[in-house]
Amino acid sequence: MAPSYYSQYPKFHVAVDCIIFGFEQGELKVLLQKRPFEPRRGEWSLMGGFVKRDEDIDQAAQRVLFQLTGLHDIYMKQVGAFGTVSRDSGDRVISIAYFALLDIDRVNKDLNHEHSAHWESMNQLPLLLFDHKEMIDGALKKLRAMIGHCPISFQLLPPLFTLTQLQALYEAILGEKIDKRNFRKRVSELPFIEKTDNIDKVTSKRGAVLYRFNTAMFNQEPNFKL
Amino acid sequence: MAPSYYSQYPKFHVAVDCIIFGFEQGELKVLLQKRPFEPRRGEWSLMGGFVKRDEDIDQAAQRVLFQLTGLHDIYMKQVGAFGTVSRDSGDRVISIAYFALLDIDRVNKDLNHEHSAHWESMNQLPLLLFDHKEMIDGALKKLRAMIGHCPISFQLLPPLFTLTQLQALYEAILGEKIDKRNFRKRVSELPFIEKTDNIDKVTSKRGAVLYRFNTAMFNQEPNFKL
DNA sequence: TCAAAAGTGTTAAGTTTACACCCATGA
DNA sequence: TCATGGGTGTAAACTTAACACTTTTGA
Repeated sequence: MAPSYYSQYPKFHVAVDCIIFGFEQGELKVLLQKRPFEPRRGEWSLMGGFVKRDEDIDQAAQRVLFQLTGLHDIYMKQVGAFGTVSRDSGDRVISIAYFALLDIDRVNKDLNHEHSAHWESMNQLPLLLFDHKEMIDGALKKLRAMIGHCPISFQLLPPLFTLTQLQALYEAILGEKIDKRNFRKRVSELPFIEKTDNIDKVTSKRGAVLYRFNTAMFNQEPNFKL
Repeated sequence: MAPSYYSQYPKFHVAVDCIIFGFEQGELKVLLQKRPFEPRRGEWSLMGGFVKRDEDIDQAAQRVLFQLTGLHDIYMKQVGAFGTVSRDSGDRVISIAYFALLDIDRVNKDLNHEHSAHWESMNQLPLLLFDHKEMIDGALKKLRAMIGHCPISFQLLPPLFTLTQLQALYEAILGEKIDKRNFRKRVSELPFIEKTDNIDKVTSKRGAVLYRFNTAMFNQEPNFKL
């Protein structure tokens, strides 16, 4: 045991819980798992993990995300700390929630399977363990507040996407319909959303132009409003 | 020692740090203290404290605020958890930052003195311990994002205030000048900012009408934009 | 009498919203 | 040939921003 100036004060388990958002079939989804350990094994929960002794809390969130998806270096945003005394029935645990946005096609499905993780629609979430529903609500609120000014929502889409997809994504996140022409007008003024020569023929007969997010362009003018 | 499902996992000291904002002489201020214990005793820091075993983290923040100001039931908002491995040189501590807004006249000055606490202008902060500057930056960012939609800023003013004071407060928080006529026009449309019969003769020769925040009115129509 | 803060409306510019039809194609 | 999603422009309503002078009174 190393000496400490603070040894008279109590210590607590500290965990991170990850709200992993995806977008599929016009719906915003979250990756949930059947809790693999006691207490309350088998209940729906967020993927979480205890912080390690020599690990930043942000690193812990990245590690947990990696364990479940196989993805590294994903942008994660802290939602906040949840620390009521009895929030976890196993013991006192202070948990810090983070959210991430992923293209569902990029996640490693074997890892998902290993962890009994499933994508569930935000519109019909199952009952969740502890305060995990609150964490998701907090994450969604933060996400909604951010998408108008940060380009994070593109993380949810494949590298090439149609404007209809992009609009459906914004509608799913904001939970409201957007006027198609107004949406396209605003998008067309953003230099970092680039038309490509590719045409998507999967979702429509006529074919839709595919667009791409241009990071370099975004870095030149990182202020926008959508 | 109670049994625990999680006893194999490490535990950490968990603290709260409070960013206490006040408003005086047209400036936004923060209550800072000279750290009263080792390590780094005497350096400028936020007022903080370790979370207790049977205490919610929100309660811990309220307790620390009370110790320093003598005030109960103050609205506090969580800024977030700070948890890099070496943020505190005394030992590993995960700290959760909260901010509060207070009318400087209401705080107990003896308690401030006991804790070597002083109001420092946000425009010329001293060098702060650890990551406390980051915490303040995070709090200010959150505060700025909130004041357009939440009536929290009134906590910084005395019960009766002039429109010039209110405008100066908004300017201090947002860090930019606001047009006087536009500001007053918007305020006059808010039903919960009420004119009183009182006149303030302290800050101007002519005298300025004193206004008051009407909580009941606000609860009826809690949506606004300023 | 003058310095200092209080109070007061209008107009132009910009932004946001509402709205409906034709196009291309595969089934 | 028709059902499906793709694509396009304008006008009205609303919101925001810019702007300058008169009032009151204590020193």
